[in-house]
Parts: sequence; C-alpha cells; structure tokens
Amino acid sequence: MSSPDTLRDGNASTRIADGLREAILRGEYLPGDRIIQEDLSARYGGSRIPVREALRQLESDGLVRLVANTGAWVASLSMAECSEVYQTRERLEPLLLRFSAEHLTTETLATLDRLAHQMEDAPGVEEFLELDRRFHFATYDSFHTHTLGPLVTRLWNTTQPYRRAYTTLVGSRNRRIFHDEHHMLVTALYDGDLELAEQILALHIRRTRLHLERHPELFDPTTPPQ
Amino acid sequence: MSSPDTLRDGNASTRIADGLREAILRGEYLPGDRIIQEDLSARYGGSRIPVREALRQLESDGLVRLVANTGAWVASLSMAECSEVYQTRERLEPLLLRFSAEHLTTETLATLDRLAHQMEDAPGVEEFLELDRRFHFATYDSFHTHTLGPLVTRLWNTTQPYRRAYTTLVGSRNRRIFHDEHHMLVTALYDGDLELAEQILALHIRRTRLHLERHPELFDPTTPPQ
DNA sequence: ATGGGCCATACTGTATTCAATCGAAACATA
DNA sequence: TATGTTTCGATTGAATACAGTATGGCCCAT
Repeated sequence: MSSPDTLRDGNASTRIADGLREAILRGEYLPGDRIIQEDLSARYGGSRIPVREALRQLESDGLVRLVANTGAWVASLSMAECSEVYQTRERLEPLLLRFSAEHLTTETLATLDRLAHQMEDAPGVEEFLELDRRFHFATYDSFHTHTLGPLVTRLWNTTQPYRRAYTTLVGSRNRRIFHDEHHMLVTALYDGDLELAEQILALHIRRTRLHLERHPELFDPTTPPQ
Repeated sequence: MSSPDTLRDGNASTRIADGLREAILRGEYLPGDRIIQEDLSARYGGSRIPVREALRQLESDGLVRLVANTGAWVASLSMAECSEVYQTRERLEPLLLRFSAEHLTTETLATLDRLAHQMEDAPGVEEFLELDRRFHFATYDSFHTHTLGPLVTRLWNTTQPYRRAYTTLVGSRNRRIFHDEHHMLVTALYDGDLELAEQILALHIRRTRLHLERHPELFDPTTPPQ
C-alpha cells in the first residue's frame, strides 16, 4: 500500500517522515525511545526545520508523542489502548475487505494463496510479520480508498511494535490456527462469499487481540499522563 | 470533545493548527480554498515556521491538502469519498457508543434529552449543526478513548463542510425523522438496550448518507489527482 | 487569432541564528 | 538524611534570511 524508500516528493520533511516511520516499523526505534531532533537532522541530512515538520506528521499518525518544550518519543500503548485499536480494526477491516473484494482479480487471489503458504515457512519473526502484512494489505489493495485504507494502515502501524514483541515471545506456537484462518479467508474470497469473508476476518482480528491480552507484560504499564 | 480556543500548549504551531481547524469547521474557509502561509502568519502572529508545522498537522487530520513546492488548500471531498467516510462512521460510531454507554450517567442522559429537544427549535443552520455535534459527542464522552474518539472526531471534521452545505440547501425539510432517531437513541440508552442503540445509530448515519448522496452537486466533481 | 516558449514574480522550502524552556545535578538548609 | 532551591547544560521553539520552484503573463512566431 505504501512504496517504501521511494524518494517521492522533493521535500525533506516527507522524506524524513517516511524514513522515520519505516525505521519505527522495522523496530529500529522502540516505544518510549526518546527522539532528538538533531539526531534525525544528522541521520537524514538537512536542518531541524524539516525534522520538526516530520515529527508533527508522525504525531498525527500516532507514531510519535510530542510534548511542548520537552521533546519527542516513539509512541507507546497500554494494553487497553492496543485492545481498543484491535477492536476498531475488527469493525473497519471487514468493511474495507468488502469494498476491495468486489474488484478482486484472479491474479490477486493467486498472490494471496501464495502469500498464505509462504507464511507457513517464514523462517523468522521479521519475515512472518512482513508476509502477514503483505497478505492482508493485498486483500485490501483492489479498492482505491481515500479514508479507509490510510486509516487501516495507521492502525496497523501503531500496533506493529506489539505484534513484533508478541511474535518474538511466543515463537511459532499457536500459529496453526492463524494460518488456517488465512486459508479460510482465501477460500471465502475465491468463492465470492463476502459475508463469510468478513466474518472470518473479524474473528481473525478478535482472536489475535485475545492472544495479545494474555501478555500484559508486553505493554506500557503507565497510565497515559493525559 | 475538544475545548475550543483554549490557549493550551505554549507553542505556536498547536495554537495555529487549532485556530485554523476551528475556522475551517466554522465554514470560514471553504473546501478548495487556497491557503497562503504568509496570510496565516499575519492572522495568528509569528513567522511561517510554526504555520508550516500546523499545516502538516492538519494535513494528517485530513483537513488540508499539501502539494510540495506548490501550496496548501482546504481539503475537498468527492461524493464517493464523503460516502466512504459515512460508511466508515457507520461501523465505528456504534462501537464507540457501546463503549461509552457502559459508563453513562443519569445527568448525561438528561443532557442528551435536552439537546435532542433543543435541536427541534434550532433557529438556523449553524445552531442545528452545533447541537447535532454536541448531541452525538455527548453520547461518546463517557468513555476515555485513545484511538476511537479522535478517529471519529476526525471523520466528523472532514465532512463538516458538506453537512453544512446540505443543511443549508434543504432547510428544515425531512428533519422530523432525524429528530425522531435522536429521541429513539436516547430512549434506547435510557433503557440500557445497547444492541438497539447501536442499530439506531448505524441507521441514523446510513440514512444521512443516503440523503447526502441525492445531492452530488454539493461535492467536488474532480477525480482527485492521485 | 492561436500556440509555444521564455521570463518575472510570488510563493514555498530550508539553513542559520538566537531566544526560551526544561530537567538534572549540585548545593544549601532544616 | 531528607527536602527545597539554584544553577547550568542540553534541547526545543521561533525569526530572519536566502535558495529553489511553480505558475501566469507576455512576447513572438506561425
């Protein structure tokens, strides 16, 4: 859905925002890490002005927390907040899936099937996460959206560190049902049964949330300071 | 949900972003209007630096469209995009209502009832829009959310100009059912029937969307230039 | 007239510079 | 020792100044 490290847009702030976003998603920065403007200037080149604009952007994206006159941190979620995001996804993504599925081509279906199988052999956490993301976004890509697509992307982004932490923690245990759900989703899409596809996806997201909720130790314990 | 013209945060960019956001919501700027950085500097004081940061913020909020090296415009929606927002709301707001309704107090219920009745006597478009917004956000306010509340606020904000245009166009025709739905919602909340309340709200949003879709002339006809 | 190319102008993008603020460590005091 | 206070360094916030880019109008050729 997003083309990474494309140097699109001449301007530096977009380049920096994209770079930092990818770095956060890659896990290069962790939730709670302090972000120093000067460091980003040095890393991406340029002065602090475009860095500041980039940070504003990422704040609105929910990836960075800014406090006036104090600094910036990589956003962190409490378990309740993460659950909220997942419950939001549970309502939104089935709708996006429905929109997109109406325009699904056989090539895309083949791709989905391939991705679902590749995931079963994913050697490590990073490959697993990457393939999972590509799988789901492939189911959404057939519909050109203005609001829903970016919204869903945002919800995936803010929770990415916790998916990584969880996947790292539990290894490949419990993955069987995860893969099965993917295959069931592909089958439902293949059959053109959108109602069923929506339900499978909702359950898939819900089950993942319930698994995450079994591990409060992964999350920020602090009550967000309002 | 947001406290307007509170001079919170010492920093200028937040102040400017809040000011411009409110101005757009008040209809002082219309979709498609060009925004000149220097004008905002003059209007809100300060240099262009915080103005630029504010514009980045509002871009992520979906209220402003930025094109590199070219300029900024108040965001405009095609009818399809507006419909998409409404369909998104149709899925999200019932969830938020459910979360919030669990903590609803009798005072809030009384407020809701009062707002629903006040709306019936709203003398003009602005009062009507304002009361409608206050009514719905009052149903959501009892739950302190991290993601869902701001998301819903955002969806309301981006479609605000079109609600205003529609309301202005049709006057007070067809409003009866609108008020009835509000009263039904209050009753369902009063009875503690969350399932029903969710359904009423979803239908309320859906019916509004269908009404809007009868007036394509209100929307931006252009295909967004990618 | 009409279409294409060139230039001026207005605006945006960014670097440099200085001012304001926060937080932590050192110090004083009870 | 515990607690309040002061100072100082690090970092953020913002203004000015300059560089880069797009756009609209003008001129000229057809």
